[in-house]
Amino acid sequence: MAAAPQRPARLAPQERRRQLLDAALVVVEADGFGGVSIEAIARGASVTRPVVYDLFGDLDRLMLALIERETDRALIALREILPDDPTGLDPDELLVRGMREFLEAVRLEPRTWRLVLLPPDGAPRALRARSTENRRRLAEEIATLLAWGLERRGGPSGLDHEIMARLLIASGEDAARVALDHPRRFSPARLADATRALLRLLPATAEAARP
Amino acid sequence: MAAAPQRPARLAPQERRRQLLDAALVVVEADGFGGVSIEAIARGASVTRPVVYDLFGDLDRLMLALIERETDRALIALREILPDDPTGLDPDELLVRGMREFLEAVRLEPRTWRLVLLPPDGAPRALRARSTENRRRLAEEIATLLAWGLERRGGPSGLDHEIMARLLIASGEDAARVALDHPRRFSPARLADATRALLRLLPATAEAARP
DNA sequence: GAGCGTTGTCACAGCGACGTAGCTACGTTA
DNA sequence: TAACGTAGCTACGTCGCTGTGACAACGCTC
Repeated sequence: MAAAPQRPARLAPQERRRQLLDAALVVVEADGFGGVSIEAIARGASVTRPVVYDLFGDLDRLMLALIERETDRALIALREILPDDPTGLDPDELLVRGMREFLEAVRLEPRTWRLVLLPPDGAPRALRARSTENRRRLAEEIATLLAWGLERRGGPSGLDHEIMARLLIASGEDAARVALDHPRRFSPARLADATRALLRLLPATAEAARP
Repeated sequence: MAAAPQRPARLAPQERRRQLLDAALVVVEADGFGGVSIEAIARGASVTRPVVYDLFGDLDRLMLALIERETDRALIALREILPDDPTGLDPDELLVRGMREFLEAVRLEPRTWRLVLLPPDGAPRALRARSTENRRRLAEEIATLLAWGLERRGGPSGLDHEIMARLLIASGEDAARVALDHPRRFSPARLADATRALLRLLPATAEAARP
């Protein structure tokens, strides 16, 4: 007997949108931005292309919606980790805990973070702007926290704050990538421990630095 | 009067290959791996597609040749910077000088390094393997040097060497990217100075670390 | 259970890139 | 200057993806 035409369940537009964005995310993860097409997304959701056109208009708007959703998810997760007001906290412990919680968040939503961490290379040009802007804002926040932490640790350190903030972010992103690629070998705990060991090496106050 | 058909100069195959790889490199820089096509490369070299097919067979082999050429260039530049035998050198000075020379090399051949530093996202799958392998080998070398440097600086440090090597590489790559994107604001000298300032913070020997 | 809005499909026209077969024109050599 | 080897081109068929307009099925309401 011939298989039934297998019509997909009728979904409310909101539901279908969600499902299509999920499908797009899977495509991006599998084939990068270059592999994304209306065709591929529709296939992934077991639906025909006109459905996608009805709900998103075109690929650009769909991808924009996807980036929007995923970067929002990521930023929300980060907001929960970064303290609004660090006053009274220990800067070293804050960094160690932040690193661990960040990597745990990454492990919880690997697809979201893989997309966010993808270098904006192949990404549609419109997306690069958004991605770059998000990073810039995040960098500012980190820079502020870093300045507070260094101050808290003991006076002027002679460090280039702008560069140190970048270094911190680059290290965090690299940690996230390695944690995504080799979750067993690089657990959040191990990476947090490494962070702690590094901080232990630093003198408690900048006055202790070599002349 | 109608413009002449503008036939391109007849080039020896070796020359034409070189020119086509240059054109491909430009395309990658402009549009990422996703923008690369036989069509685009041929256009960039003011030549028709069959020429490309004759010389490279297909896009994969062309891209493989390109990556080969560029990673070779990059690795050669790195070889000249990393010391074969660091015995007798000052580890801190070695790192600072290495950073500066590395960034100067990057500035000298921006296209090569931009390609090498592009995350392997959009890249053809075959290329990822090569890129990953190169990084692994480089990471091993850096790890060796790092172990030597830490030893030289004073006994066991409690650091996770594998992770510290990654951190060093991630920082170097980020420095290169920022130097490529904002050459005026982030000169090799500034980034080298930042490295030196950071090293100054570290106690001369691990014994000086806080308990 | 007839009517109707909504969800989804089919089918078609068009585009851009791929590969290839057959031809043209240039340069070298005799 | 005639012949030949080679660099390069034109032209064609194919493939996969894009949008869109006409049509079918579902399920809710009365």
